[in-house]
Order: sequence, then structure tokens, then C-alpha cells
Amino acid sequence: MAEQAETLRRTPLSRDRILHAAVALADLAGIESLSMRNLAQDLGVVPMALYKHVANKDELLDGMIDVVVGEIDPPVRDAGWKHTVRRRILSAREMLRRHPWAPLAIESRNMATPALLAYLDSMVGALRAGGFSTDLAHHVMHAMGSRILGFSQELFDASRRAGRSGATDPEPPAAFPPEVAARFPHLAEIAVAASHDDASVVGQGCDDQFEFEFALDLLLDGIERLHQEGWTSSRRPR
Amino acid sequence: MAEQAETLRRTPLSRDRILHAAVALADLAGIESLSMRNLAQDLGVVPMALYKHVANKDELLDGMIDVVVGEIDPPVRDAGWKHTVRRRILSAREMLRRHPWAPLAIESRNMATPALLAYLDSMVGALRAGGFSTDLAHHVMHAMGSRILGFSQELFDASRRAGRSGATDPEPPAAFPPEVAARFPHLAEIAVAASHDDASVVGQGCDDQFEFEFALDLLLDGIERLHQEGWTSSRRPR
DNA sequence: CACGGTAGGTGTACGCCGTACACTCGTCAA
DNA sequence: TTGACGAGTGTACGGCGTACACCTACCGTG
Repeated sequence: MAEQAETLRRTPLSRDRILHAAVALADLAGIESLSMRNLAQDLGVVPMALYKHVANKDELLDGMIDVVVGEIDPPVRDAGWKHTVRRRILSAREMLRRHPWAPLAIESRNMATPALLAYLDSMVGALRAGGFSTDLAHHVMHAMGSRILGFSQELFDASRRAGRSGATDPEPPAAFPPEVAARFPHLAEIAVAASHDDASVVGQGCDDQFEFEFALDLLLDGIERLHQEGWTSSRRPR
Repeated sequence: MAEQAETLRRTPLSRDRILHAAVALADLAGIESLSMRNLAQDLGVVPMALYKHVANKDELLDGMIDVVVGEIDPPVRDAGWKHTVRRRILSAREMLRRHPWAPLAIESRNMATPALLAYLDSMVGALRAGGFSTDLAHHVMHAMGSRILGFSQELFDASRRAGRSGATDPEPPAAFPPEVAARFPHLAEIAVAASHDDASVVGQGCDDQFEFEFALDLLLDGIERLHQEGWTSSRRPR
């Protein structure tokens, strides 16, 4: 018995084991009770042991996000863009329902994690494959905003540094570094399309206000159409 | 000079002074450096003094949210619903740009504050005044989701208890208490409309999945239309 | 087989946080 | 004059993230 306990305890810690335990703990007990100390206790280990595998708590959260974003179904092949996008987004939504802490966690990080970038990149890819111009694909990604994962109006928005100093912190936009661009070609494509889009842009890659109004008007126009048609929810599918 | 300092220090603390100082501190230094201790120091007071005016930090955050939501412009009178709604939402967006910590703060609270309810109620009011059925108005509010304040897919969603125990916590839906319903008549109206909407609903007031797909399809259909029309951002307004 | 380096787990400690609780002290009604 | 009361104070506690020094079991090399 002592042997067994020791064997269990000896199961080696690893970044992956830590990340999955953290996700499980957040799912079960809520994100606010995910502390390094609680997590370590769940793993039968002393808190500082975790730091041999994750740099700090922020990096732990990033890792957790990558884990759950990795649960989103891969894109369906050989279907129209609309069906592909729709399926993917509904799958993302299911993931979010399994991990209710995720939207807030994702939104509170101030940069996208690799898995998230991959998800977004493949979404842009689906649009491009469907014949969308980089221009339209770009605005569509903004318009989707919160729908696209159920969160985050502006994933790359500078104002997303919500937590950080409100003071001006005018780092150059820097597009993204070439090796990142290589891994996420569709994102890179719409990013450059946006950056020499027109002259109204100062230093930023895209015009926030325009994107916001684009999405807002897309919705309002759709709503207006429903209203004029006398839409009612009784023609509910299924 | 000592006199003056004393006079300054004697400026009596009040809930309002605390709330506005807290908003200013969060604007300037970021929400993560808003601690009861820092805030008290800004006010020239000892931390525990704050607790004579706010119950705890959560209530402080609620108060801050009410302050900033109160900055949103009142609805314009005698304009079409579309213009009214559009203006209001753009005003909300401006407020959010002044207070970049607000979206996260709002999303992280697990229930709406009074000012927020008032804002939503008046938004529903604008739709109803424009001739929308309670049914359509209800779905539209869901569809607006993150647009409506720039945040929060599901303001009333039970899954919004993101921070709390993921375990089942099946409180009765309880609509809302009558005195609240009286203060926010339009919200109450669409809430009851949703609750005896159809039989597919189990205990919850509305069908999350339906609302999500409603909004998603509204966007996708609008996007499809743009795509077919060969939309391009060069016909940019202004 | 001996050994030294190294990776992974430990223990202690520090400075921050929110806030409970007991207190002081100035003001004002009786 | 007094005494109650409400605003601000001081002290203290438990929890947090994590820096830093330490131990120790293992493994490749001589």
C-alpha cells in the first residue's frame, strides 16, 4: 500500500500532466480556485515543483488555453466555406461549454497563444479557399470577433492590453516576426493586406473603428431585413 | 500648509469619491494594480477606511462598472430604431476605449449591475418602439451579444458563472423578482416572452444553442451576401 | 566501478493581497 | 455635560505567487 502510494507519487511530473491537471481543476472547482498551491496539492507535489515545468502562473494559463483550443475539431475537408466555418465555430462553442473558465482566461491574456493563432489561421484559410479576397477575409475575421470563439472583440487590438498601463506605450506595430508569419500564412496574408490598405492608417495595422462599424452594420442590416420580413422564431429549425 | 494638507485630508470619504478614484486608478495604472491598499493610498487614507463605504472589493468593482456604464450617452429621441441603437452602441464603445479595463471587469462579474440592466432595458425599449416583436427583440439582444457593449456573449447565461464551481448548481431560473421587473419593463417583457416561447425549453428561460446559432447565421448570411456582391473595403465611408 | 554533473523535487522565506476585529476620536442630540 | 454613534485607524491572519538555496537520485563517462 505504501508501495502503491509511492508509485503513484513517483509518476513523473511533466508539463503536460500539469497542464491537464490544471484544466481539470479549473473545470471542477472554478478558475478562481486554481492556485499554484492547490494545483500542486492535486498532483501530490510541493508548489515549487511546478516551476521546473512552467515558468510562472501566466505561462500555465497560456498552456491551459492551448490545451483546450487543441480540443476544437479540425476543419472539415471539401465542404463550402460557410459550412466549414460554421462547423468549426460550433465545435469551438462546445469546447467552451466544457471549460467555462476559458473565455475569460483567453480574454485576459494579452497575446494570442500558438494554438489560438493556428485556429485563427485555419479559419482564414477556409475563407480564402472559398474565394474570399484577403481584404474581405480580414474584415470578416474582425466581424466574427466574439463569435469566432465566443470571446474577444479584438484579439490583436492594442487596447486589449487592458490590464496594462493605460498610458501610451507606443511600441512599433512590428507586423509579426517572419518565422511566425511562415507558420500562419493566412494570418500573415491578411495582416499585410490590412497594413497597406489605405492611407488613413497611422501606425496600426488596421482601423479599429472601421472594423467595429463594419461588424455592427453587418448585424444591424441583417436584423433590419429580418424585421421587415416579419421574422418570428416559430420557424425554428428542428 | 499643514492646514491645507489637513483640509485636503479632511475632504470626507464617500462611496462616490472612492468609486471615481478607483476608476481613475484603473484607467491610469491598469486594473491589476487596483488594490484596496493602492486605492486607499491614493485617497490618503488607510485601507480599512474604504470598507466603511464599500462592502468588499467585488462590490467596489460593481460600483466602478456602474460609474462607467453611466457615462454612455442617453438614447437619442425621435430617431429610427436603427439609428438610435447604432448611436448608443458607438457611444458605449467610446466609453470602453476610455476605460480599457471595463470589458474584462464586466465579463468577470457574474451578474449584471443596475446601470447595466438599465442600459440593456433602454436598448430593448428602442427596438420595441421601432416595432419589433418581443420575440425578435429578444433574439436580437442575444445576437448583439458582444457588440452591445463590446463584451459578453451571454450576459444572463448561467454558464457565465465561469468562476464558480463547474458542478451542477441547479437553482430555479426564478425569472427576475417583481421589483426588478418593474424597473426594467422591457427586459421583463422579453424575458417572459422567452420563457413560454416553446416547449423545447427545459428549465432555462432561453435556448442558448438557438441564440448562438441565430447570431452566427445572421453574420454568416450577411457575409455571404457581401462575398457574392464582390464587396471591397475601398467603398469605405468617409 | 567510481564519480561528478544535472534535472527534478523540497523547504524556507518574502512581500503582496483582501479583510476581520477591536480601537480611537470628533461630532452632535438630549 | 454626556454618551452614543459613525468615520477613520492599527494590528493581525491566512492565502497568494515565486526567488533562492538545498537535496538527491540518476546517468554518461573515465
